[in-house]
Amino acid sequence: MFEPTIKDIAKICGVGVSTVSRAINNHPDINPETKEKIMNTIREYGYVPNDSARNLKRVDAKAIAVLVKGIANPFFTSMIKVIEQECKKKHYAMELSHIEADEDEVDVAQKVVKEKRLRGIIFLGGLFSHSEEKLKKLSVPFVFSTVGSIPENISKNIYSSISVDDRRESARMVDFLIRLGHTQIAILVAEATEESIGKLRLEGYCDALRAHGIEMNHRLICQTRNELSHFSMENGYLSTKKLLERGERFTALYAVSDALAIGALRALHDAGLRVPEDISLAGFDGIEMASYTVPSLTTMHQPVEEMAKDTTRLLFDIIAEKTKHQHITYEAELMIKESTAKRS
Amino acid sequence: MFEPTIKDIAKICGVGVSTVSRAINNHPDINPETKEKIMNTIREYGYVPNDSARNLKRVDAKAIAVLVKGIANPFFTSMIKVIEQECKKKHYAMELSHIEADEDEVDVAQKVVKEKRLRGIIFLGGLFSHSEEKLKKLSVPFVFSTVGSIPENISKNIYSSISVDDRRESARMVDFLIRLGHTQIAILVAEATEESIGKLRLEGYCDALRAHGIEMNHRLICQTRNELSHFSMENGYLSTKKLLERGERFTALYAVSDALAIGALRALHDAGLRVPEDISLAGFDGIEMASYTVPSLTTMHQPVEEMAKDTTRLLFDIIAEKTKHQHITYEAELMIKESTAKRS
DNA sequence: TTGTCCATTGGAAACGTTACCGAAATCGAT
DNA sequence: ATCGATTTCGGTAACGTTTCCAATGGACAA
Repeated sequence: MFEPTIKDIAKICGVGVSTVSRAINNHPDINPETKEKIMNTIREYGYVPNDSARNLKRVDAKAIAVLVKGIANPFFTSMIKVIEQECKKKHYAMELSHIEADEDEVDVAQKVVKEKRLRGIIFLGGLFSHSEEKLKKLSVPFVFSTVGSIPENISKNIYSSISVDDRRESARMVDFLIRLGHTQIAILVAEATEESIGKLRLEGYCDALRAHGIEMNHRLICQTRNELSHFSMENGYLSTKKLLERGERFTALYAVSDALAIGALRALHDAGLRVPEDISLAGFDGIEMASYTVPSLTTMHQPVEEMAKDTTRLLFDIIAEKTKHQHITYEAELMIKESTAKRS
Repeated sequence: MFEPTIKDIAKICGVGVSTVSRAINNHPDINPETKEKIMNTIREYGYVPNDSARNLKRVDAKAIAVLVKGIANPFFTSMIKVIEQECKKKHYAMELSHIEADEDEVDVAQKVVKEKRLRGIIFLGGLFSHSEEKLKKLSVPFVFSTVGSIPENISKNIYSSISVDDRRESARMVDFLIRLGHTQIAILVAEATEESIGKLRLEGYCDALRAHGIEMNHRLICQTRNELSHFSMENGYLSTKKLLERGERFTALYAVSDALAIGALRALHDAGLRVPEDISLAGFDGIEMASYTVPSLTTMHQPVEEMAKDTTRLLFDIIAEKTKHQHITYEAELMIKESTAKRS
């Protein structure tokens, strides 16, 4: 199979390679007729420019990377989909890469950036606890989207962040449960290490209890660690089962992610407990699935679409130096569904 | 920020670039000591080889593409995850790309292959109705995984395929429902155009009815088309609602994918119908979520893990010319759960 | 006519790597 | 000591593009 290169096209058209290049890249300094002729032969011979050669020559590739920690969470799947759409619009390539639980996200980022000459990075999920100097080594702009809190001692000028105020919104959810009359509220946190999202949401839980003068019962905090994926349905199922087997008493269960809540729902059902009659159940994230469970799930809905779009646009703007680093916080929406009820 | 190249490393070590290249690529013709020294400076200076330059020089990039049609289906998400793992093991890069509903998969494939110099392609989902000559233009090997049936007139020697026997397994599911005493079985098919998977599963449905001498009622075949994503929960929900509003009578509902079934479950619940007491519900795919619904979903479980692994390995083997094209069919497993019951 | 300017173009040097080819050095064996 | 074989290495030509820079030609003003 003959694969034409730019030289072949040039030869066929009887022009120089630079002219063909100009035609391909919409350069202004070219005669419309010549361009027309070149584009025709390109179509005819099915010529497609070699990406590697382009990226090699260009100072920077038209591409960004999305590094996800914990792809299992459907919330991220939604975000990625939107990010990809945005990238396509801007004719940017998107390099998607998972970060294993034991990998350091910044190390991975550094490697990817150098390998592929990317122009920017989006970190999705995971937590963050890196030194400023390490961050600075990342020679391209990056934005943290929906990651845990970032240590105060890192200058806000060297990175962007996008997320809801996890701690506050979490507190709102718990506050809602308390106002329904619940005082014994169990919480499902997959992992609450360091500055993870789970930790933030757990803190929100504590805030709300404290605000209402409810004494915290440590045995109602369920942190069963699942090595594989923190925010999985399976983890929610197993954790809840363990909680019930321990014989803890509670009238409401708050899972810090919808996936966990869905697993919890099943576990409660298996134990013969009715939701919401016996136990109220609440989640967090607002994934599509939450509307389809029976009973449907009360949850804190994060504006995924908006967040993903803003994440991408912000990164592009920073790359184009149209703006400096920003830190955007979104409002989550409390979606009251069937899984929660007044304490009977 | 200084970004060292292979030349810089060579200069620092006082060796030639080819020696550094040999060190990086584990070539045999190199003194272990030299290699050691080079690797140390590489680590010290944080050198990472430029991927574009590598791929440009190498005849073929160490990369394959995965082209998915209908990423919404969680079944594909699982497959992709496994495929990615397999690629990592073989040190292959994986280029993931969605195919929009209106795009031609082979055209996209052709473009991607040329652009990135890939060694192979995995087609995931979608349907297939292309001419043999067009397929032949694809200069790299490819395997169809879980796509609809492929026209008979295309030589089986130019492509590989991996899937369950959708028609047969679908018939098995319906047969199971019939044996439970159901005769009025509605079916939810998202799209049944051309040679799609939906069509195949619908044919299986017809086969089973015919085998049992049950007359088909066309009004029980629900093909509501959703422009966005065929196998979505929303589509299942809306279709079922429409079916109920039309006042059709049926005692069992068979959705050709679990996502559809989950939407259906919710719609049935909203209509005050109990599953399985009033209506038996069955799905297809065997996604994780099917185990967590209440009631849990009777479904045909496809061996995702195995299929994804085999898909990847098969492609690698074909690339390495260790084998010719193959066509593998898997057994699905009928998972009987709570959502189906004997007709009362 | 002559000179200037603009619009188009072609040539060639990079970009960073790998692969080939040949050279140097080391080593046994005769 | 000589010679071939083996190990280890360096130089250099690609890979396919983009981007400079210079060149060509025509149009236009002086």
